[in-house]
Amino acid sequence: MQNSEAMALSAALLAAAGELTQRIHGGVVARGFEGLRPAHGFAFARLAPDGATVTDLAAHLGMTKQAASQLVDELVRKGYAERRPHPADARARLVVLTGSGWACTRAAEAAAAEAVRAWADVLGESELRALRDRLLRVAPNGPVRPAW
Amino acid sequence: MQNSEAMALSAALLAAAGELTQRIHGGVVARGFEGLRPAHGFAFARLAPDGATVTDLAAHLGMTKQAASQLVDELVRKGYAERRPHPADARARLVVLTGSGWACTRAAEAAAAEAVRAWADVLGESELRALRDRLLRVAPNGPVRPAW
DNA sequence: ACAGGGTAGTCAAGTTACTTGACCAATATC
DNA sequence: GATATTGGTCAAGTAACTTGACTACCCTGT
Repeated sequence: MQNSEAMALSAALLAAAGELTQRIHGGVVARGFEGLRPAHGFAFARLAPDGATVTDLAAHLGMTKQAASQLVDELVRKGYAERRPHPADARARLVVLTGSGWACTRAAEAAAAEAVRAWADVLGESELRALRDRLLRVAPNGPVRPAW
Repeated sequence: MQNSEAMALSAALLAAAGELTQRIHGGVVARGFEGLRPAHGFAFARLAPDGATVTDLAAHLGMTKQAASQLVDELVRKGYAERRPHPADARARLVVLTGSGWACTRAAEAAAAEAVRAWADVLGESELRALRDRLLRVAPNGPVRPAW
């Protein structure tokens, strides 16, 4: 693939990612969850299954644990998460989503589905699946974090 | 497309974009251009063809013109760009890349081509072109800017 | 031709999301 | 049981932005 083609691919990928991020964020706001930035979404994604420690979260988001702790402070203050004692380590604290946090997560999923549906209207279902499959092969286990 | 599939697509897209951004940035640093952040790359992309005004740049990057002006200050201080009088408007100033700025732009293109080649090894050339074409149809004219 | 409003850019100050550094408590290692 | 390591927080500093105020210049209409 030529240099210019690589740039076209890069630009399109970054543009699509930026648009998707904004649509998800906009959809979350439209559903009544305010005071959140896109970065919080990446934190929610890590907290969602079973909770996580601050250190886990910091590694996932690519920031210091102090910064992650401040972010958790903010989520706690706004009622989206809470700190619980860790069942197996008295030093650690397990950060878990509250009911409001789960509702926000579902809102983000709905917003993402909405954005993807707009793409389905352009590409069609089968092309969209092909796009997804190729992206999954290219970036299989990537930490989804704000990289720039 | 189901909700979970939409989330898988979103995660893969964001992971791929994050990885690409980091690889480009890493490649630029590896080629000896320091003191630059990924955001500067988006500025370079706008300045590259014929230069741009600070206001143009601000719109392209999705920030205030004051912030764009500060960013230009930084690029000027580091020797990547310079402010020239605008040929048609005495209020405006045309920000253009210096030789060093062009060299950095070429380094970024080379790094992007390198990252894309790694994907070509996984997908193959034809699949990669298909990926590029689908992304171009989904995000045709997007402003490539740091969105989160 | 010049008055009024809009636009390009900068200066100054404030905000915020991070950082580095120091520290304590609990845990693993030997 | 001494020692080093890990999880977390407190405190202070930094850097990339923001909002607000201002000047210089352009454009239109009468």
